[in-house]
Amino acid sequence: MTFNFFNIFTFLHMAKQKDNPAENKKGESYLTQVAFDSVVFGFSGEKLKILVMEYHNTGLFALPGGFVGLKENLNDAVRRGLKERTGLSNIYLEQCYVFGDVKRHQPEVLRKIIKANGLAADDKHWLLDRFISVAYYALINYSKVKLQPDTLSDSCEWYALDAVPKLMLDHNLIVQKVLETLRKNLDEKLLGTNLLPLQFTMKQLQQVYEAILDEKVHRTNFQRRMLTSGLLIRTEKQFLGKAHKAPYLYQFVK
Amino acid sequence: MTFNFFNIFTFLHMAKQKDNPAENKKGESYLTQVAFDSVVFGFSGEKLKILVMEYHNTGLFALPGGFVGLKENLNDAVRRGLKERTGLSNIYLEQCYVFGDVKRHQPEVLRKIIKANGLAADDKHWLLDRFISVAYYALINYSKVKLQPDTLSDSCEWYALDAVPKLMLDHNLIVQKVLETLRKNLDEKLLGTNLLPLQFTMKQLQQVYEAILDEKVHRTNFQRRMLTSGLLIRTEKQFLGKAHKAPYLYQFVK
DNA sequence: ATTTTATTGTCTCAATTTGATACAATAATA
DNA sequence: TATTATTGTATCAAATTGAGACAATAAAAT
Repeated sequence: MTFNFFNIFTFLHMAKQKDNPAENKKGESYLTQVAFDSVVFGFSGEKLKILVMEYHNTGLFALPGGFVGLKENLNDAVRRGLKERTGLSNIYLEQCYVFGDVKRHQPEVLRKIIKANGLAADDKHWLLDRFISVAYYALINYSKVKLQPDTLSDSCEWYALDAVPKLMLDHNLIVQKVLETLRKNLDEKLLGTNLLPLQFTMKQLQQVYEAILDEKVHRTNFQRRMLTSGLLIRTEKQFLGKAHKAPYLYQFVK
Repeated sequence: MTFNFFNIFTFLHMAKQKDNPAENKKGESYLTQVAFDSVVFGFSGEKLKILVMEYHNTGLFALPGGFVGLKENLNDAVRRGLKERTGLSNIYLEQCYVFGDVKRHQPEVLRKIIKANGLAADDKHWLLDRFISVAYYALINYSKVKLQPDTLSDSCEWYALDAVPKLMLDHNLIVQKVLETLRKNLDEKLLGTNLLPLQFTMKQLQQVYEAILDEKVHRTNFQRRMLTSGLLIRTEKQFLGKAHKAPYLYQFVK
């Protein structure tokens, strides 16, 4: 079983039942009471999708998340987790919000996971403690992602935004908050950069915007806005194959 | 000595040297490795000011911050801290960013504070552990603040933004990050609401904007923008006393 | 009592941006 | 060769923004 940071089960197996536990094979430890969850966006089939984990034998779905090494930067921990799930480095990553309410502490949910994995759900287990979770969002190139094959205890799959299942704890709330933040940042951060391949048509870019905003945008005015922004350059290559005028391919200026 | 959440010394006196310490007089405990720091803005004398703490006998300055009770929402903990420092409830408060780098862990700084307070700086002390800190900013009505009188160990004072001293750890960085966020949110959040008294002149509002943005804005265009926003109503009262046409007083719509 | 001073509120007008539509160009298909 | 679906560009009115002109006026200066 490879060590996978997003996998609570891995932690369960490794963790010693101590006050400050969670030692891995190298004897490293992790911050207690601090976790992170990430909403990983990809764009495919004209739809915006996110990565959702499923804990086998529990019916529980969750956002991919993890814990922070004692000698590890918070942001680095999130990148490490994303790397292990998607195989990608250099991911566009943004902090969004810290979820720190008491009511998000639901030890019975974690206990369910622990039991489903055949482990003793000791009441003192550190995973049953209250956690504060830092929510992140990532924008990645869907086509470059190589999802890790299922482990015994969990798997990770893409879900269209309008088909995300009920997630455990407050994870659906996290998705909502992340979406709001993403929409708010849509213009200032040159998004699309990270959700599309290097070269793309104007229509594809428009579809990304429409998927994120969840509303139609005016085609020619959108085109004008993108072209005058100076963020795009037009390549001479054209995308052929359809029964109409061939669109140019564009790419973002580095 | 009253119990003051912003005061690390209070913690020092109360804390027991255990793994999960920080019990207060009521026997409550606090989350370990999670802290918060707040940048509290007020507006006075045409300048934007923030609250800065000074630890006596150390030469150390810091942002007011604190810790989160085990049964307390993160946001509530910050409000509690602000209430104790300023006497105000119903404060405009926003999360900004989580500072989670390893290099912000500088136990020697905390050790200096502990020693200056005449306590044993036990290497195992929980305050010497690494903390992740959630940065908040608050906008308050300067004139309504009643700063708590100095305690033996610390005090809290207003500093103009261009005169903030060197702060301990990464607190100057936190101020920078908060300022960026504040500027970015200036338009969508109807700021000024919280930094000015109930009624104010257009000039005062303009000065708030100029102080936050750190640049001049065009007077008549600013006036037009504010008036057409629908966020302001003009009261009939006029502000007299200066040798020129008396300005109207305005207030925000509830 | 009158003039001066500093600032306020309103107006104007050009420049820019935005919204909506028209239309020519064209790769593949019929 | 004509048709179809879509792309890129142009156009024009409407709305917004930037810069300045100017009359109004409370208090101070004369």
